[in-house]
Amino acid sequence: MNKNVISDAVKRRLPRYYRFLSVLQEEKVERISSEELSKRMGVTASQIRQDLNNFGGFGQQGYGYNVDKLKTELSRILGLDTAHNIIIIGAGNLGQALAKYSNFQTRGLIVKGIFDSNEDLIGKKAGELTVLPMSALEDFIKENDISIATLAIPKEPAPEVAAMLYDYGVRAFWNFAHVDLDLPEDAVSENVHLSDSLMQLTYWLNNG
Amino acid sequence: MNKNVISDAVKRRLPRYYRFLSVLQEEKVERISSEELSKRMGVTASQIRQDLNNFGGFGQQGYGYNVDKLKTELSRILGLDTAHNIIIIGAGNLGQALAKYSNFQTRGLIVKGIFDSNEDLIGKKAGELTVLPMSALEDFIKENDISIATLAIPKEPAPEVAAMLYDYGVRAFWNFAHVDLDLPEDAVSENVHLSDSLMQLTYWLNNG
DNA sequence: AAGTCTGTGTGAAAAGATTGACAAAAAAGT
DNA sequence: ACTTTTTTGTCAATCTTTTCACACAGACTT
Repeated sequence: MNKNVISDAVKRRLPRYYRFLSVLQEEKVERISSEELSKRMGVTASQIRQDLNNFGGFGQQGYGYNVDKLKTELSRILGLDTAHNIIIIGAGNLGQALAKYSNFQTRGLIVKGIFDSNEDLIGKKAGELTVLPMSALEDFIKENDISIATLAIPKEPAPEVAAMLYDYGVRAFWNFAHVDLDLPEDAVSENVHLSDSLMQLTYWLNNG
Repeated sequence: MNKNVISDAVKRRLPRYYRFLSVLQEEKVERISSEELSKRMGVTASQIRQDLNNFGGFGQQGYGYNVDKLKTELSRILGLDTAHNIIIIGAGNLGQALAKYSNFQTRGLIVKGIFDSNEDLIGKKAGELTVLPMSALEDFIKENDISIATLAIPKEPAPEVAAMLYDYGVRAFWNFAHVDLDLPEDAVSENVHLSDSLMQLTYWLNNG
């Protein structure tokens, strides 16, 4: 699809563009120049143009970018135009909070199931879902075309659980466990290390 | 404290070093060379040496780094040797999950209070804490020496709430609201934009 | 106690990312 | 219709980050 490789720095900025475009859309803004967008976003106009151009020329000289069109393009690039089925592993505090967090649905992301190894939690409700046992995983993944697994479990079992999920066909992992997963080449994990993030603040408080 | 400015790239790697050192400590490893650590962490030995050297020479030629000593140094650099009091704004799914998440305590971070504007939630228990009304914020912050505010609220009220907290003296914000906060120079926010993070996976599923 | 070898600290080179500048295209104005 | 203004796409320059290479400090061996 893309001739040249897209750098990680660019990829990580895409959701932010998408977010600002959503706001513009809500404000009924029809078109925007990279210059004006740069003021809103606090980045250089040059960076915006360069970033977007990685994926094709979505703008027009003397006009700028059409908000609707650009948002649609970003949707497509970010894979938000296709539905993706998700499962959550771990029905603890975080797993349950994620299961109840409905914002995902709006972006074509559907939480299909939540699983836990703790007998006491199995059968309990988590939002609209019922917590299922880990033994049900394999069949569930195959029957529901699951593409993303959310790991909301402690660090100790995480590598093993991820390996198991990989065997069952899952290739994308949203990892909240405080450990780095070592996955095969054809899989990917996106880490959300909450305490790492919080440490940026304690660092700043100390050295800021 | 530091003569030269530390780049953001380095700062963001520090918690990861800290994490690997904790694991080494659990494994009773006494010393480690940058070379060996680099193999474990999947980064270059050179980068490790350069990163650590930003803060002073913690290693010794022919010996490597003493695990305990280096971890202590990183603790200090990351501000984990000082206690920090935290409040959580928003007692919804995420706010409650964070309140119950006890891992913070182990790093000198103490969740002192949780607040919500929703009358129905006020007075309810969230872990060991009782949800307090927003009207109690000002006094609470002053009485409890709060240095970090966690924003687990929707994007709409977030900027206003942050501004209010700033007025009450809070300077560090852990922001889960899906919006970028525009804070004064002497404040800082660390964003945890969950949907942005998840989009890295949908991007990969589409273009990977 | 001398010699060997490991592994840091560091300056320099390479790679990567961001910014600046401008030609060319389109829109707006006259 | 022609000119001026706007604003992109893109190349070059700059800035940042990462990697390389090596002198030599100091631990370990015999």
